[in-house]
This record gives sequence, C-alpha cells and structure tokens, in this order.
Amino acid sequence: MTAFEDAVIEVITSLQFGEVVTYGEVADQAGFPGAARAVGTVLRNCDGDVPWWRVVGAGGFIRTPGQEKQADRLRSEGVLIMEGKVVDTRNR
DNA sequence: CCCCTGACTAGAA
DNA sequence: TTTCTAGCCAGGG
Repeated sequence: MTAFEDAVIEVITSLQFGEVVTYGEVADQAGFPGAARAVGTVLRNCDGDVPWWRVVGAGGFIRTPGQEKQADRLRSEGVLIMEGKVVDTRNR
C-alpha cells in the first residue's frame, strides 16, 4: 500500500453522494498534483469499497472503459449525463 | 535496472 | 481548431 494509493482512496471515499470530481482534482487533494494517471491506475485496481464512479475526466468526460455503466451509476445519484459526459446544472 | 503503457491534464505548436 | 509534448505516479515485461 503506497502513500499515494492510500491518499487517493481516502479522498475518494470522502466524496458525498452525487459528488463528482476529476482525476486531477483527486490527485491534487491527495497531495500529488499532476498524478492524474496514477489515480486511474489506482481506481482500476481498487476494491468495491471505493466509489470510483464519482471520478471522471477533465470537463466531466467519462474516460472509463464501461462509461455507460458509470453513467448509469452517476444518474442513480442524481447526476445528469449527456453524450458520455457529466452535465453540471449549476453552470453551462 | 531499463523501457513502455495507461481509467490523465495543461500548455505549446 | 487540432495535434503534439512534457510532467506526474504506478505497474508490467
């Protein structure tokens, strides 16, 4: 268990219901700015206790292999999604 | 130990 | 506007 992985897991598990963040945000909050890739690596090997579906790419774009599945999970939490990306109702 | 790939991002060309 | 490069960290060959 690396410090990086531990920090990333902590940040993600601290997310609230319906909260969506980007890989860069997670890396930054974890204390490893710029390590967005490694965040994806961690999420790929993460366990079911980690709400990995709340993490999306920059701009709200879902960069996951099964983006439809993630989109469905997010929609279940009240997150509006269009064309494979998260739509922030507060902006736009 | 070296090299390459990747659920990434921001900035330069 | 589109394509390429550099930077960051982990993991596999």
